[in-house]
Amino acid sequence: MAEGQAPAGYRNENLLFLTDEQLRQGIEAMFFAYRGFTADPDRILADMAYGRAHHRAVHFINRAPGTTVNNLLNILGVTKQSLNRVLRTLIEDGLVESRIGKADKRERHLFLTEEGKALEQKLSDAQRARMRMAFRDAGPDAVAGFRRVLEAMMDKEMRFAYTRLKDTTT
Amino acid sequence: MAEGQAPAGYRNENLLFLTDEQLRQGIEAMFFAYRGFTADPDRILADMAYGRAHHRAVHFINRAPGTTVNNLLNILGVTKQSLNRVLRTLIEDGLVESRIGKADKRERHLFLTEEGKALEQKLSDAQRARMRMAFRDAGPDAVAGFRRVLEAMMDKEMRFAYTRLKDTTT
DNA sequence: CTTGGAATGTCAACAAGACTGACGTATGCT
DNA sequence: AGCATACGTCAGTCTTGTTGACATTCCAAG
Repeated sequence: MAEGQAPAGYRNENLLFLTDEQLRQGIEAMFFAYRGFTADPDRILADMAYGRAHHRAVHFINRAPGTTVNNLLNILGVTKQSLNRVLRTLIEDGLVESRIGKADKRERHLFLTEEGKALEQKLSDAQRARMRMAFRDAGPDAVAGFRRVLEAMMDKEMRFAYTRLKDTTT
Repeated sequence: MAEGQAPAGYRNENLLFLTDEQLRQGIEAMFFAYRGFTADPDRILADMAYGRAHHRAVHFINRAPGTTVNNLLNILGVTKQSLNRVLRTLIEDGLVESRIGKADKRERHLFLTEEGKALEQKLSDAQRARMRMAFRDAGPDAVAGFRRVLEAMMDKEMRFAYTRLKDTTT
């Protein structure tokens, strides 16, 4: 399908010709890499009664302590029912604390307990280790490119959420 | 946690210092980008009775026509039972054809029918469109870096499968 | 040649985690 | 007072992953 019409990776002034083949390789790279990306935390979680959904919740609560349920919902892109199931078990197990908002009492602000922080550390240590290796292997210029492509691949709202998170740190 | 110990992105000779913060940004970029990556095909599939698993199967059957079930299993990284359910519906619906192996009659060789090819086209057109935009936005150097980091992030066996696929194409 | 083990694939049952829809409660705002 | 918002929950469904059990086929050792 659509074979050899454009020269592979040909670059003419500012225009970049991308063959279906190059794009497909990008797609497959994304697929295989994502598997590696989630593999280590998944292994840890499998031993406990938790799954990837718990990891995501814990990650973003750690990232933005005091965030509201609604906030988390938007970041994670799931329904409140789905998030609630996960959140409930985390609260029951004492990993997450839910505090009623001071200004707006309808809101619940979410925090990790010490135990929750410990799990987050364990999970993100594993994930960061892989990311660190990949970054080192590929080198700083590749890392910059990696990030640029990923940002361009996000939906607009997600790019917004991403940059907002990125900037609220430090 | 581990704040501001190393200067951000500091680079000293060949050694690259990576802060937890930089790594976490990479992790989040990966998370948000993957959502975008799957969003378009998912939207198409939602209208039909199919899901992401069907997309993956169709993609790799198209990529390597005549592949066996076992082969596909290894690439997709799921159990044979899980793949079988998906495959069965695809075969029933006439999108995939399963031919008993000539040399080894235990094996089933998988092919897309015309209808199957049509669906694959539709799905990958959508996914390629996003990838093309991202690649164009980011530029060729960024694309090279993107691929290098992703490859470094894969599990070893997946990197092997990836490069083998990559090379079997013209 | 037969027999037993390994490989391949199918069927059945179950669990996690997503979804929709409906509803209840507390709170905030006009 | 009345409507909107934020959150929680119950019930039911769907996709997609899992194990376990089983049938078929191949191959190699006796």
